[in-house]
Amino acid sequence: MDRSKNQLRQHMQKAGHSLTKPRLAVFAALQDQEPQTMRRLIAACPSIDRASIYRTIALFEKLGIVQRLQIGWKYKLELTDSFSRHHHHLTCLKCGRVIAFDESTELIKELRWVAAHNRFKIRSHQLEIQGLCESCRKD
Amino acid sequence: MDRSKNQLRQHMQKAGHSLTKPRLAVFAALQDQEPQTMRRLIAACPSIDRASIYRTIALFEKLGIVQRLQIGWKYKLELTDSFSRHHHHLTCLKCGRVIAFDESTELIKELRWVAAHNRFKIRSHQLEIQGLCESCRKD
DNA sequence: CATAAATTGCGACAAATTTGCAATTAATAG
DNA sequence: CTATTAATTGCAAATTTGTCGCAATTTATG
Repeated sequence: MDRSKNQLRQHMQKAGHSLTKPRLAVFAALQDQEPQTMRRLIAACPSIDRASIYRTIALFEKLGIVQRLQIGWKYKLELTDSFSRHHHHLTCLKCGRVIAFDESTELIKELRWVAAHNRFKIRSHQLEIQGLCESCRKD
Repeated sequence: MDRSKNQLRQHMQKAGHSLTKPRLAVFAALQDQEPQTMRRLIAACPSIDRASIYRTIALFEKLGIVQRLQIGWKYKLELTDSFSRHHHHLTCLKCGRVIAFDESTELIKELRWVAAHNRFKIRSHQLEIQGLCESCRKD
C-alpha cells in the first residue's frame, strides 16, 4: 500500500510532477476498485473537484499510470501493469459482471510476432472477451 | 457493396426492423472508414439528425452489427465480424495511426480455454496493441 | 389506397468533459 | 524557516456528448 504510493511518487517526480493530495486520492480510488468508472471515481473523492479528477486522469494516462478500457457500453479506468498485476477481462453482456484472467505465454508470443511484423514497438495491450457468464447462460 | 447492403437488410428484417435511409447512411459511413468516431459519423450524414444516428448505433449494437472499441482516448465504432472481416488493431500512441491485423489460431485456442475455464460463452472478443509505429519510433 | 406500427426530426434536456482564471499549495533557494 | 516561483487546484462557465418526448413522416401490410 505504502510501497505503491512511493512507487507512484517516484514515477511522477521523474516526470516532473508532484504527488498532491488530489492525485493520491484518485490513485487510491483506482486501487480500491478495478476497473473503475469516472462516476464512482468522482463519488469516491467528494472533497476533490471534478475538474481536478479529469485532469489527474489525463495526466496519469499520459504518464502511463492509468489506461481506459471499453467494457460493454461505457469505458472504465484501471491502473496499468506497472501499478497493478497484469490481466485481461471477461465481460458478461447480460449482467455486466467482469472477471479478470491472466494471459498465456502463447498470447505474448503472438503479440510480439504481430508487432515485429508491423515494425511496431509494443507499449501495452488489452484483450477483452465478451459473452455470457455461467449464471446468465441459463436463459 | 450491394451484397453487404442486402445482408444488412436481411439481418434487420429477421429482427423485425426495416432498413431505412438513415440506417443505410450510417452503415455506409461505417464501411467507409473503420474504425469510425461518432463525430465523423455525424459529419458524414449531414441530412440525418444526431438523435437518429445515436438511435441507429444503439440498435446496430443490439443487433450485433456494430461494436465499440476503446482506441486511444475516445471510443470508436466498427462493424462486427459478420459485416466486416474479423481483425484487431495496433494503435500508435504518438500519431494515432491504426493498423489492422489478423489473429492466429493460437489466439483463438487461448480464448476458448479461458472461456471454458470460467464457464463463459464467448460472443466476441477484441485485442488491441498500443505502441509506436515505425516512423514514430525514430525519436 | 387505407390503416397501423415503426421511425424520424426537432427542440428541450441532462450528463459528461473542458477551459480560463484567481486562489492555494508544493518545491526550492537562501 | 521564510520568501519566491512554479505547479496545481477549485470554481464557475462553456462546450460537447448523449437522451427523451412527441408530433410528423415513412414503411409494411392487408
